[in-house]
Amino acid sequence: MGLKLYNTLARAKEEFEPLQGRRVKMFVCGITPYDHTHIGHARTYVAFDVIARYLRHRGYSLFYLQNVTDVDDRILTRAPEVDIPWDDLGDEYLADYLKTMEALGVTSVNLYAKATDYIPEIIEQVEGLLAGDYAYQVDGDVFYQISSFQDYGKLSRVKLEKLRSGARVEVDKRKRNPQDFALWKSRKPGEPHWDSPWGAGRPGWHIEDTAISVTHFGPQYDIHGAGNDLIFPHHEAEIAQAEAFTGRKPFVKYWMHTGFVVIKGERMGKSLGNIIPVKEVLERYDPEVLRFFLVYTQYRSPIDFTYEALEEARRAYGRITEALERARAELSEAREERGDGDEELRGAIASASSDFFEAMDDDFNTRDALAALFSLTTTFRVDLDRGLSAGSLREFLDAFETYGTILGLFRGVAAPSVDLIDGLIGLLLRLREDARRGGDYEASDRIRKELTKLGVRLEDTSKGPRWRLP
RNA sequence: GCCGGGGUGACAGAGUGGCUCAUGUGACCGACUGCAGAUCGGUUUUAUGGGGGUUCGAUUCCCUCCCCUGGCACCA
Repeated sequence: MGLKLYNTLARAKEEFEPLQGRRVKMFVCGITPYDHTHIGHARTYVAFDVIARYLRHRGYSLFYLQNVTDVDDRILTRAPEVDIPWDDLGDEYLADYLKTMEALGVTSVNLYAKATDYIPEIIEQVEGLLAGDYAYQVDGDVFYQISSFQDYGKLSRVKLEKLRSGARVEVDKRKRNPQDFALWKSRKPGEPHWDSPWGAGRPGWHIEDTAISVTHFGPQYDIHGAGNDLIFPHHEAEIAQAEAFTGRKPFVKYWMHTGFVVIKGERMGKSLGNIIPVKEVLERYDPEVLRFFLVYTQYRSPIDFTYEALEEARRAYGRITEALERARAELSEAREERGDGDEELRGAIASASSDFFEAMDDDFNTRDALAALFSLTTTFRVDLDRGLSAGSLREFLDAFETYGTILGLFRGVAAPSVDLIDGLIGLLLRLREDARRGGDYEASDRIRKELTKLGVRLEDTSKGPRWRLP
């Protein structure tokens, strides 16, 4: 059974065959750090995190590269507004992004590459494009001449003559064609700049991705991903740049795009003022619940974000984690001899795993994969009442360990947090104090004795009870 | 205008040319229960936007219409 993925270039699911054996190179367009990380970012990067984890689970040796657009119009516009140097602003929001990703369990990225660390490579590509007559210089600016690239539009399937130029952005009059895009922008007062053969300036938006990816991956690689808003013009521009610069095509074998997060059916956007920062969600919900909510929908489908939907996800997720907690609790007291539910549970684990991997193989269908896990937990609960041996409980938990590693979920179930232990023991101590004050020394001694049996040492001091673990 | 994505039960959301059933949430009934919660069983449920075609058979394939939604030059 092979792994299939939806390739935007083909507008169809294709069998996944890496260019080089089992080695896979994946590039995903990262963020422009100029504001808080929002749930749209979370969606896309959690989706690719699952994809990366699954590819690795499938035995591929994956290098996952993500860029960071740390010099860009939006940063340069924002910085003076908040009166912070542009590079500090970028650092601040990059840190915010990385922290958010950590909270969400996004651990699969091998390298975050900042655009400003690749200025020489960017200049080299612009020079190459000028030399090949794919670009032209006007004053200190360099533009890509799209009429020189025959394949322009092959990813997005746009026809140049059908475009409404300037629908949202003013067209620079110096361009030979309104669709031409900037490779290099000349220095403007107060803006950061680097020396180049065309004078001081900074890179255009699209060129950093090709400079970074060609530097690390060479002229061709396997997977390029991003939100579907970047298909046009960004990815179209990347293809034009890379294929013209290297002379090799296709630049990327599989293009993968995530669906958008929408709010009440509408796209999330600055202009609509309906952007939801991840920070805001995490004030109310566990990061793992947010991750589950995102994984609960297949990566290409749009997600309508509402707190009601998040609440539903929380309940649904609780159904699984509750079962896992129960299994873990039962395991500590379970016996090795066979239980009446063993056979059925083992069969259910096998068929759930088969369904799970089949769903994941089909373009990473996490929704369908999760359906198999929900069914498995229901069977588990029924079988638990019939009786389960320690062996089958372990098999059940091991299976979820595997699913959890792939989906980046069920992490909190593995070990109770320090905070929780702290709270629980604190609660027992307060109950014991109440008992002591009420003269019920039988109860208070029993609490101390039981805690001691669990390895919690308890000492009464003049400042109240103190406890420590062995 | 051009290029995309999508309409499935009360809601969210998979899959499938025929098969008992996606899955989850909600509501209701029953079981369990000191209370609460969790859980189990059942119901809501003859679910596939309208019309036409292909077919023995269409939710699935084709045509058409309607509706929602994204992109159209610096947005994950």
